[in-house]
Amino acid sequence: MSVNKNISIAKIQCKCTQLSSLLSALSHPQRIMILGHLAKGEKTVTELQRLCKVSQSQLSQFLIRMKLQGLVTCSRKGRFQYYAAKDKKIIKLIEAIQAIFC
Amino acid sequence: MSVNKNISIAKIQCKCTQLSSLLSALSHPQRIMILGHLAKGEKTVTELQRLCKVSQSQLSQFLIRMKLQGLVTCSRKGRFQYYAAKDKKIIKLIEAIQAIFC
DNA sequence: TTAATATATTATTATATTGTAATATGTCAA
DNA sequence: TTGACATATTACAATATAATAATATATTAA
Repeated sequence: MSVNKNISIAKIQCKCTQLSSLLSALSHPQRIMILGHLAKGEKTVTELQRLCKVSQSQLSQFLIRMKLQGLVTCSRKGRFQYYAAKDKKIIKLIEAIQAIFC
Repeated sequence: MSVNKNISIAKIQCKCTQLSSLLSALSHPQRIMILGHLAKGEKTVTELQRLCKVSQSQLSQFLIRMKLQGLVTCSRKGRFQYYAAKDKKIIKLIEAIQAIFC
């Protein structure tokens, strides 16, 4: 009983830690914008650069960070790197945020 | 036309900036947990301290930060300070996050 | 192979956030 | 008014993040 309660508290805390790093990875104006675009379909780094008006270096760093955090995936096709929202959950998240606040 | 487009891009960027500070204010395991509890109803600082296992000082700082960011409100009743989720939007946000990831 | 394009990496400085301890303030009951 | 409880503030060291410039790596076309 007390043990189960502790386990469930541990689980909740663990979830909150995961969630907070996920939200941190999204907590930047440009990264929100980037994910907003990727939620509509995959884009190359160059396309994102045009859409988001951000320096090449920073864009690359943002994308890599979001990839490490599990927000996006990428796959190279020829000389372009295509980035996309990682999965349905991520798309739902950004859409929910937009639906609530925009 | 080009003017309108620029205005709308400016609006989107502005929204993204607001959103990112809102998400930053939520981007901490304890703050997510705190808001999760507050979404179910107002609580005193002492109650939150028991629920979230966080030091008094840090809890106070977290709450004040979330208040400044517009995530929560507070009202003193006697010697207790009651905190609550600020509005429907905030409750929807935390509930959406929980629904998607928990 | 070379030039051009696309993307990633590194290094660095500036700024922000976290955690903690110590102290201060506000409110009530006795 | 004093003591006890509830909450806020301040100060500080440690760590994380942001922005920028410079350089490196990959891929393709010629």
